[in-house]
This record gives sequence, C-alpha cells and structure tokens, in this order.
Amino acid sequence: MALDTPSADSREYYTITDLTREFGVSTRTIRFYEDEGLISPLRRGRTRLFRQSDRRLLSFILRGKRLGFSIAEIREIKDMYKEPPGEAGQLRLLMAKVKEKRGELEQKRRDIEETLRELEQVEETSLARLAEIGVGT
Amino acid sequence: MALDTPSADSREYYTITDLTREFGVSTRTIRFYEDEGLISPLRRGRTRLFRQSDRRLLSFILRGKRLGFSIAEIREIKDMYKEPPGEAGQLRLLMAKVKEKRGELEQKRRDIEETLRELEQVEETSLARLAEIGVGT
DNA sequence: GTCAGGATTGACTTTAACGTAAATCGTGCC
DNA sequence: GGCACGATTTACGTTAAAGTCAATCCTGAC
Repeated sequence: MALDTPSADSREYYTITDLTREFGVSTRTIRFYEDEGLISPLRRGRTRLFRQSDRRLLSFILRGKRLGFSIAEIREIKDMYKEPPGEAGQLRLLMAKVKEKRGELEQKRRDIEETLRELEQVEETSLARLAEIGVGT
Repeated sequence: MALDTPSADSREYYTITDLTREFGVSTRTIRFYEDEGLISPLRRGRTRLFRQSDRRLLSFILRGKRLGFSIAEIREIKDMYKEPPGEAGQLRLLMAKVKEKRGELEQKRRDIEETLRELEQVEETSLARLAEIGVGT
C-alpha cells in the first residue's frame, strides 16, 4: 500500500517531494531548513515524514523569505510564537522584540505602498503613451 | 572653504561619508552600487560628488533592499521608471513587467498583514500573561 | 612645501543560502 | 529475492552582497 491513504484533501503525512512540488522549492532547501533547526519532521527509518504542522511551518518560513527575512530572523519570529514565558522580565523582553518586528514590518509596508504608487504612475504614463502611438492600430 | 556652502537644509553636493551617515551604510556598499551601475555620482578628480538625484537614488535602492529585492531586481524596477519606450511592443513588455512587480508587491503586502496579525496576537497573549503574573507588582 | 586625514582603488575574504554530485540506503513490487 | 527508484548523507561548489586590508592619492590647513 502507499505511504498513506490519501483522504480527500488533507493527508496525514507528506513526503519531501510532495512539499517541493507544492511550494516550488528544492529538497536541498527543505533539508537545509531542517539542518537549521527550523523544521523537525518525523522519521520512518531515515525517510522524513512531514506532518501538517511541518507543512505549515514550511509555509511560514517561505513567507518570511518572501519578505526578505534571513533564516536567523525567521527563527527569531518563530520563537515568538511559542508559549509566552512566565517570568515578567522575559515576558517584557519578548514584547520588546515583538514591537521591534512590528516596526520593521510597518516600514516594509510603507515601502511597498510607495513602490506601488510609483508603479501605478508608470502604468498610467505607459497607457497614455500607448494611446498616443496606438491611435488607429 | 568647505566643499560647499551648506544652505540650511539641502546642499548641492554630498560626500560619500555624508551618505553613509545619513543612511547607515558603508562606503563599500555605496561603491558597490556604483560598480553595479545603479548610481553614477559626479567626480571632482577622483572624489565622488553625490547630487540630490544620487541621494534619492540611493534611498530608492535601500528601500528595495528592505523589501528583499536583489540588485538585479532593483535595477529592473529602476529601469521601469525611465521614459516609456515609443514602440508599442516594448511598451506592452514594460507594462507586463510592471504588472508582474505589482503582483509580487501585493503578495508581500498580504504576507506582511498576516505576520502583523500574528504578532498582534502574540502581543495580546503576552499582555494577558503579564496581567496574570503581574498582579500586585 | 609638507603633512594629516579623508577618499579611492584593487584585491582578497567572508557569509548566507542554497546547488550539485557521488555514493549509499531502503523498500515496495514483480 | 532481486532490482529499480526515490530518499538520504556527505562533501564540495557557487553566487550575491558586501567586509576587510593595504597601498595610493588628494587637498586643504598650516
């Protein structure tokens, strides 16, 4: 039998190549993330078995990459999602880090808005130019 | 006399170190961008003289970097800002590229919104936890 | 004119994030 | 029970984006 009974939509386990196909990354990339301690799939013998949680984690990592975060930064952000610490000092430290990341993200958002506005301007100018030269074509 | 009469706010020329201070990058970085053809400051002898336009260009480059774009991508985007071509085919090509970049940026924006929401969640949980353990401190 | 300190050049080094290749492993199928 | 084929491991290679270092060059101040 196959590794798993594919139940309609969400299966229990994914192979590494399943994920490479779904996310468009190489096996090397996924193994690299595992070496970096970002993902820890199960094993059957040597073969990796990725759970839904592993799959979501990979998705999270790739989202971070799209935003230009380094592996180290992604690890930092991931750590923020853990159960918050019980000690007040540690908690305040966490909150400071969260605040900093939020600041970075908001800066990125402003950068995006600006760039989008500029590109829209380019588009308009292009359309105008096209109308100009395209008259009668 | 100094290189330039500093007139209130915007001077005519900036030295390379002026820009390193303003933008928090190294001289090596700025020269690297020049080698890559992204900036072309004037020269007096060997010394670089950066105009306002060069300064704005540097700002643009660094904005791209913050968004995780590579030098090649930044060059591409920069080229889009040039006078649009007069030939219809080239113009359509440009518009296609603009559309693609806009798509990427909108994806990044969605990624940011998601991440921000998650971080806000972390913040809330942390505040709750702090209230819990911080009662009476 | 000389001298100190910033700017430049050129070359080599570094780091992150994978790519690539070779050899081994394992396992399901006939 | 042998074999084809995908997964793994190990190790070295590569690329982008600078960092670093040494030597030279200006140039304005004295």
